[in-house]
Amino acid sequence: MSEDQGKAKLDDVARVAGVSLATASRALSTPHLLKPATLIRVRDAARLLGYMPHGAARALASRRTHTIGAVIPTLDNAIFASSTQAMQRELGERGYQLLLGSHEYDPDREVQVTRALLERGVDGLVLVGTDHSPELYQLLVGFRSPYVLTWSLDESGHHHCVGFNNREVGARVAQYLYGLGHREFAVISGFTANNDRARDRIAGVREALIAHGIELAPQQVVETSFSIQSGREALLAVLRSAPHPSAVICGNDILAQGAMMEAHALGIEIPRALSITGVDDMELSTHLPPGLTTVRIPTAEIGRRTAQHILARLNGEKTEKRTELAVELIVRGSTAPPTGRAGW
Amino acid sequence: MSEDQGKAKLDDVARVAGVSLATASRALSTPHLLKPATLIRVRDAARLLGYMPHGAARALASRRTHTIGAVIPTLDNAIFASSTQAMQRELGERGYQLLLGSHEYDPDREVQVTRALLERGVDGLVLVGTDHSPELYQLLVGFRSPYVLTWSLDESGHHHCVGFNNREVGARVAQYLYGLGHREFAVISGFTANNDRARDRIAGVREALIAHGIELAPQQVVETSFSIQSGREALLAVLRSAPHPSAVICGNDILAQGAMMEAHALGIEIPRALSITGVDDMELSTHLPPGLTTVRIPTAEIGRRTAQHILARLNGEKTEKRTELAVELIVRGSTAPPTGRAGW
DNA sequence: AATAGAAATGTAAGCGCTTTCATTCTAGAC
DNA sequence: GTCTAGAATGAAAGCGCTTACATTTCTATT
Repeated sequence: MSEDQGKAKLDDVARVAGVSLATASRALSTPHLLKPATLIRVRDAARLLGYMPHGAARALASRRTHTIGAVIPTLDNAIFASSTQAMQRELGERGYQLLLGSHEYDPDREVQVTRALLERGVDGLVLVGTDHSPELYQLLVGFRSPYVLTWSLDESGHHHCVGFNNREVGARVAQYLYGLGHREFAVISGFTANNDRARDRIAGVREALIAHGIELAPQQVVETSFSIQSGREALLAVLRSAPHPSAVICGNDILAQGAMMEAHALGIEIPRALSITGVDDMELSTHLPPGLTTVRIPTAEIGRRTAQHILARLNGEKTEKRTELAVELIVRGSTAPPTGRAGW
Repeated sequence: MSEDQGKAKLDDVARVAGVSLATASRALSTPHLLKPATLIRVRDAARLLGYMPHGAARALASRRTHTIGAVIPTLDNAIFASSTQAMQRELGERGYQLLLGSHEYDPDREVQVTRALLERGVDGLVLVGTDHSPELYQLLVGFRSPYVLTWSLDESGHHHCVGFNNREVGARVAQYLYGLGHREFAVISGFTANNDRARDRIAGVREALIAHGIELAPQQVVETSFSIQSGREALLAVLRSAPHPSAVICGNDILAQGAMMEAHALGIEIPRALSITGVDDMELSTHLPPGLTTVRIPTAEIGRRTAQHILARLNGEKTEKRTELAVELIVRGSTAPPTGRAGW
């Protein structure tokens, strides 16, 4: 019997069960329409034959693939891995599968990958951020199924989104450091091209500081790639610039961790001689002495809520167009008042 | 025209181009069979109509989905994220998409997820490790397309695999530490249930040590979950046991990093008072002072080679059934001869 | 100019399922 | 028993494409 696995079709099941093809089909999709006895006969036949539904055929006939597409920058970034994992889990529990695409921050590849997913047929689509090429948005116009932008909030009001306020994230950190007494800042950020999250965080920092009359000069902001090594090098760069910063605001934890490591290597005492902050709150950030002050981003929750949002819309339920998730400043040992001012 | 995006079917394209449905179809799949002029007409018509192929229909008719399924434990583990990312990239470049499933080390969910992927219709399947439930293997019997086991080597010779020798990994580390003069060991491992990689690494350590007459007692091996926090706690546990180990062998870098952090917190000087090793060679391991001695696993290469392997088989090319990747011992600052013996 | 063979295109039969609509049962009301 | 609404089932028409196989159109020979 297992010889025929993957070969038996619904037709065969129907024959063995002594019912029509239609009834056999209903046993799969709308079992409540069957007389219990019939249902059992069909199920037994299916088991006997090792029947396995043919997804493409179902999709073609029903116009539903039970597949959700997600286009992310890269899984190599732990935060996207985390939210994707959470999303995949949530979807799996509801009978949906995740079709994945990544573009490594290349807008053209993003369009290409998205198109590929749409052609494969997805019932819903998940994108990261609001920064996309016009062609991408054009593609969305033709896509008559639910899609969501994640990790950011869409201010245009045109798109559904599940994210948080990246400006606020930057502002929060800057505000906090200013409150501690810092007046000289440097920012280490991921590349801002095609990355509204990174850009918004910097903008948030700028806004918060400008409110206190502090302006960030171009050389006080360095952009680099997403790695510990880059964070280390960026710290070096930032320390070379004048005036010397008393606080370094990093766009994410990885960069901040790199900066902390470099400071350690240089013998710069943290937080006494230099304050450092991150964004994300990765597990390591708690453990890396003296603990990284950071903003906690609910990465898993983004994935979970996104999945729920899409599924709700697929079920015709009403949903909020905009889901804003809360972020939280986590103060640890890497920040303190600047020594020059503290003066003890 | 963009009004109709997603609505136009190949039939419409054919009509507009003034060719038959078959010719239009060939323009998509076998363009070299068309007269150049015809090809252009069809392509223009397709562009004009905003034509987008219907994946399910293609799949149903051609028995090819251009989709590869991958079932992994979890993306939350950076090494799987890394190999998955590499695989997805390689597949994408060759016109294939990744359908993802994860099971979080639950064998039943693994079967379930795998079945879901098979039903969705995948042209190939990627699994992690050799430890799977009988039902899973049963499913593979019925699956008449290429599949690969990854991260491990299949010793039964029944399955194609792309991986490395986990026993050797364990042995290598143990051997090295023994050579440094260590005689008292402890092992911190991930849970070994349903995880042949973890089990093999420990087995490798055991074998290497037993060759020198050293036996690992049960209390010298602690299993825990995969996190920095767990690594820290495990170190504590291991230090409580007698005899006191002079070297702690960790099953992976995350655990080792946790152990290093805890040692640091306890004021245990590494490597003078305690040697620690990991496996994976994550980026952090270079940077975490004094640098983690570890075994480098080519995570991205596993993904890349796996993709190539599957695609090669789909194209009917001959492939090695078994691809063994090389691992490399990376010696950094976290290991040194035990103080007691070094005696300087 | 005639013609074989290759090249290009067309015809039509599915791929395996869902779903509408029609038909047959099944019960309860009388 | 008869009638009827509602439940259960069946018949059949696709879903949008691919791909044998048939047919037409070229191209190069003779």
